[in-house]
Formats: sequence, structure tokens, C-alpha cells
Amino acid sequence: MKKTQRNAPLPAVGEGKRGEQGHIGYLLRQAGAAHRLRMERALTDLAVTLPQFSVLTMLVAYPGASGADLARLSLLTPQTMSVIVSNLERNGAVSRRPHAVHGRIQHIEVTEAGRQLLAKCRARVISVEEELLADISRGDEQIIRRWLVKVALHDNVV
Amino acid sequence: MKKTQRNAPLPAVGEGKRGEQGHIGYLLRQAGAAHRLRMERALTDLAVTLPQFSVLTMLVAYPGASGADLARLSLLTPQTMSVIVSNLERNGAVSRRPHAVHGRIQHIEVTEAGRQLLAKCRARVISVEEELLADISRGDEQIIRRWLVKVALHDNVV
DNA sequence: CTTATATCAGGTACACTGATATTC
DNA sequence: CGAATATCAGTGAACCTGATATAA
Repeated sequence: MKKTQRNAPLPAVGEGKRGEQGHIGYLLRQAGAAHRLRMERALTDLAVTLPQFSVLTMLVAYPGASGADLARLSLLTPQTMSVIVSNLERNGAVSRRPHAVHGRIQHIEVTEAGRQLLAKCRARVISVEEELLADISRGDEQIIRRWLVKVALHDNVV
Repeated sequence: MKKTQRNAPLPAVGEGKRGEQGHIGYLLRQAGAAHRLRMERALTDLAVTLPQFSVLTMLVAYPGASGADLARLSLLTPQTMSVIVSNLERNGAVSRRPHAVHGRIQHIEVTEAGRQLLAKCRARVISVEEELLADISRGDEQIIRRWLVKVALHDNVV
């Protein structure tokens, strides 16, 4: 009668009562959380956190961005971004350099060690990312991509 | 809250060089982060964090789940989940109750105050969630939903 | 004087590992 | 004993608000 309840795992996201038809925000949250956790675990060996990986990636796309720039891109406060950048700097992945002419601004740049680190991160992460699109048709992929961009942008303003 | 803006901003997610065709993981990360931030800000007045909201939601779906159950559902360690539940308990939103028969297990239940709090959270969050599907056709919505569930589940096993 | 930038100081919630106790 | 559960202790990265200093 009372079998072990420990081996009776609760149904997860897509298996519950409302399942696939549940709140879209719930589904996005679960998907984002699952992906984030897989990413974090793929990067633990390299002692790189996901925010750090994200900042490194942004810095390669926009070399010499300032802390304020990065904060705006990530929708974070300058103070929070400063912590992340400081941790990267402590690990030798980036360096701060004062703006040539204009006063307070600090350019942030990826060091050579940082580039190598980023390359390693990408190698670790590639299989995780490939899984995201496994068995998805090109047409569906475009629909999903457009939606993700729309969600990401939506209200940078507000 | 937050302060930003004003200076020539860098192009964001969908506007960059690769834009919509960038790494799908990057797009998912940005979309998830943007949604998470909007949610957090919608909930700040209620002093509820997103992990707390998520746990409350799960507890309503699976009343009396244990900390270990919740940890498995969220892909977190039992210790981490214990912290989140403790914070909810401190705020009177949930209560722990020892299992009638079996020893160590603690059932966690949403209190009446917790239910009311959750209702308020949902009211705050509803507009954020509605935006997610604005201008999305029913057909595309189904494609997106299926993909999100697939991403969320994917490797609960591994 | 106003705005943008950076940074210091302080605090909280999450997330991890490791160790311990209890129960089945 | 081993497996599952809960919890204590400690650490760290990330997030916030508020205050301060500097520069355009």
C-alpha cells in the first residue's frame, strides 16, 4: 500500500495538469532556469559564472565598453556590473583602462587570457546549446528566434 | 529600483551584428533574463522573490510536497531549497508539518496568507505574462510552447 | 547646477559544498 | 549497512539601495 514515496517523483513542467498549456511565463521561467543550470554546471570547472560568461561575450562583441554600457545592456545596476567585472578582473580575464580623453569613463577590455578562457567556455557550452535546437525544423526555429528577440527587447525603455 | 539610459546606448540583443541569427542560447538567456527582471520588479512591492513565487506556485500545484520534492523539481540542492522555504515560512506564507507516518519527511503547505499573497503576485504579474504572447498567432504559440517544454525537461534524467 | 560615471558601504536572497542526525 | 531526508555551518557571486566623488 504505502510504497516508498521517495521514488515517486512529482511530474515536472510539461507533465503536470496543465502541462504544455500552462502559463507561458511559467514555461519560459522553467526553460530558462533549466538552461541556466545546465550552463552553470558546464562552466563550473572553469570557475566562470554565467553572468561572467555573458559579460565576456558582450565585451568581445563591443570591445572597450564601459561599466555603464554593460549595465545598460544587461539591465543591471552599475554597482552590480562593477562586481561582476571586478571578479573577472581579479581572475585576469579583463582589464580596466581609463578613457584617453574623457574623464571618469573606464574602458573594459578582454585580456588574452580572457579570450582563451572564453574559448574554453564556448567549447564546454556548445553541446548544451546544440541540444536546444535538436529536432527543431528550420521554420520552427525562425519562429522561436523571432519570439525570443521580441521578449528580450520588448520594453528596454520603461 | 534602477536607473539607466541617456547616453548613446549600444545595440542590444536583436540589433547586434548577428541579431536574430545569433546563438540560440544567447537569445534564450537574454529573453529569460529580461523576463526575470520584469517579473522581479513587478513583485518587489510584495517582498516576494522569483524563486519564492516559483515555489509557492509549485506548492499549490502539488500540495504537501517535501523540500526534497521541490528541490528535484527545481533542479536545486535540498539546502538551497531549504533556504527559500525558510524565508517563505518566516514571512508566514508556508508552514512545515511532519509526515503523519514516515519519519524525517516534512510536508510543506501554503498557508491562507500564502494563498492571498500568491493571488496578489499573480495580479501583479499578469500584464508581464500577457506581453509575452502579444501579437503571436495561435499556431506559433503552440510551436513555442512545445519548444519551451522540451528545453525545460530535456535532461531531468541525465 | 545637472547629468553621467565610477566606486564605497551595507544588506539580502540564492546557490554551492561539507558535515551531521534521523529514519526507513 | 545504505539510501533518503532534513538541517547546521560556512563560503561566494550576484543583486539591490544609498551615499560620495569626479568629470563633462
